[in-house]
Amino acid sequence: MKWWTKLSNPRLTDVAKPTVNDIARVAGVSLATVDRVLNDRPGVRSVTINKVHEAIDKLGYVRDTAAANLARQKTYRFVFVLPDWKGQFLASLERGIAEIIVSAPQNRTEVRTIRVPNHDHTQLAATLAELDPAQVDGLAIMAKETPLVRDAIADLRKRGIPVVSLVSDQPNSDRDHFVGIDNVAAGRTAGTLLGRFAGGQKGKVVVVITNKQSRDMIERRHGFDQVVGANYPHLEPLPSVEGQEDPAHTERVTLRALQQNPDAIGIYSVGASVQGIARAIAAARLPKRPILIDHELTENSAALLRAGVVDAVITQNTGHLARSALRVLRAKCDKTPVIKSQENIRIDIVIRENLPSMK
Amino acid sequence: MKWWTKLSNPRLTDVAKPTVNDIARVAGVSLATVDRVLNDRPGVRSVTINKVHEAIDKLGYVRDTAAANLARQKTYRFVFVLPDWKGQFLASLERGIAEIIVSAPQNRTEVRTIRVPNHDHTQLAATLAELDPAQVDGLAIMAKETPLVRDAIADLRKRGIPVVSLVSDQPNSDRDHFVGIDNVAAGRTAGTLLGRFAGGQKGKVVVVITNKQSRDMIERRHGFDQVVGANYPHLEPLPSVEGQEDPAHTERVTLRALQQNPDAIGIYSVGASVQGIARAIAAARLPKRPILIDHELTENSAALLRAGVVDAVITQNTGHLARSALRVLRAKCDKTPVIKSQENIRIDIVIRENLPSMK
DNA sequence: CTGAAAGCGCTTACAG
DNA sequence: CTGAAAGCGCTTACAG
Repeated sequence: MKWWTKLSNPRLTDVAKPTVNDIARVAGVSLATVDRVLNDRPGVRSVTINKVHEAIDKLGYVRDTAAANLARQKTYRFVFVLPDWKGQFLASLERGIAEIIVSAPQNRTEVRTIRVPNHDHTQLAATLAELDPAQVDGLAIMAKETPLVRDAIADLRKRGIPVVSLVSDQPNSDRDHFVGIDNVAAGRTAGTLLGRFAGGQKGKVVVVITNKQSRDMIERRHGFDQVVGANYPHLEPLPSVEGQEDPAHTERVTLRALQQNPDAIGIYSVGASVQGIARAIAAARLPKRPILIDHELTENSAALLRAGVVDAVITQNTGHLARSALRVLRAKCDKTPVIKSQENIRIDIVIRENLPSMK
Repeated sequence: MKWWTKLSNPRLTDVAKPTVNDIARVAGVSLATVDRVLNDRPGVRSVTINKVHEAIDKLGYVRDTAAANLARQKTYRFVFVLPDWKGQFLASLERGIAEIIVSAPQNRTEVRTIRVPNHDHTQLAATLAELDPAQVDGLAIMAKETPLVRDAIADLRKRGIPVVSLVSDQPNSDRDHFVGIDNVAAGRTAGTLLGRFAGGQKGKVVVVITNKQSRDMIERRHGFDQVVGANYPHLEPLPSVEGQEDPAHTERVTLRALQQNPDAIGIYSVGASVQGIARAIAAARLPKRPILIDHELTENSAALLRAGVVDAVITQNTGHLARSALRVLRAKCDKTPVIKSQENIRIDIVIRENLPSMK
């Protein structure tokens, strides 16, 4: 059956590919009834349902979603809720979302982004409560895990709106899916790179964290400690210092930590401002450049990677995050299965040599 | 304009979104003429063309590709031509292709894979010559770069079939696009990891290559030498030994190299059978485990990563390769632009800690 | 509970 | 060179 050559029977494979019309004919019912069965709509006798299902099985029907959406004049409307920090990671994520917005009209999809103060659980919950099932077909949310948010998500699901958590999981809510990386593994990856790059040196490691409550931060730190404790016992990770979401504050706390530990051989930035850390390193005038491992590839971290200040960045592709969220949300709407392997977000390791050439 | 709340004007944003009918009305022509202009079909006076274009601009029309394909009853038919080696990388690539085949019917796409003996340029060229533009809408090809293949590609393009090169580029042909990584950068990445993991040790590095002619091999070795020469002068990469595409032969040549250089501190596997290399390491009974950097993540290399025999794998995601080839081919058919950032295949670094959990 | 007919946004013969 | 009409595979009021 080589349809690609001139000699073979032209368009041989085109035969069949059954449509709703074929089902209607075989089942001996009308198009409308086929549609009702196909879409689980009420008001069909079970005998009739069975007849239709038999025809479907017999013909091996697969529905043409594009045609269905066209007829339905369906546009998917998704809302992305993000925290309102100003950091470059979020900017990058927004760019990823902007890209899907650009290609969205092609797919009959509208996407809106809402930024909500991350510390204000009440406002966040209120925003979610405002979402109208008649207007919104799905929600992607990046937020700290709090009881209020958990309940708001449950409520949305009850109203029939699919929800995916983004970047930071809401494992105790009944969100449909988590789009993001395994942060424990990400921390282990950071620990291993730091351990290997240290090449047998003994010493302390300064750990800078955004805040100690955020789930992804906790998981990363945990993974880091696991692997360092097990494989690099000559390294001594210090208690985390908190940089908040503020470069200047991050610089201050990091500088203080470096001054208290001038023999530190490395710094693990669990999610803090890498700019602040770089400035602290410069200000500390250490005898030897410390190894620096950071999370999330941004313009800043890329520049510092190029400059040789940062040694490696553990990251996740924001474009993938956005597209994956979109695909999963669409799948949930269509009630089609998600392809697991495609939605598995990878933990990327970036060093100077494999920096992506373009943004 | 918050359409997501109950309070706002329902479906406010739905207004407009102009269609061909609107264009026809505004331009004062028929649907058929609009269609002709939209698709650059011949037989329209330039005055008319202008009228239509003005209407398009005025209305801000964007075409609905899904509806167009439905009407056109268009199914894309793409052929993937791959070498007939038995290796796991190709198996993985085929799995990536299989995945797009599964989801293909949804997108009115048919994909066929042809395996051609890689050494047989003549048969390869003959296979390409057999491709009928009436039957095939696009070609993705992974093959060594030879004049015969180059000409065959040019010929296909002349017959109007878009061509993308896959994994190994055909830079001197006029293929539409290359789907794959920058292999010089991949080699630099391997060199840097080996250099850093060596942690200041002096010593020789055994380099095992599939064959010395293949373009990707040459580029990787080149990048490796660049970075080691510049940044790790205490390392001494040895001349490449050729493993062919054969594990047993790879084992023999690697073992010989290790016996001749028992003080080698590392091995760079540029694209050879990592199984063969692992067996050679075991057989050589070295005083100290050498650092081993390999390319392409497969079941074998993943197992060796877990076992601590391989230290890092430089790889490219075969799922991305397949999907990217598909998207680019479809874009070429539709004459729509490719989104560069989305089609940029990343150089992935995999260590034990960030191994993907599932295949 | 079921069906006939119109329509989604586009394309395609067929006339003229 | 241009247009009227039918059709792609599905869904949606509207009748009955």
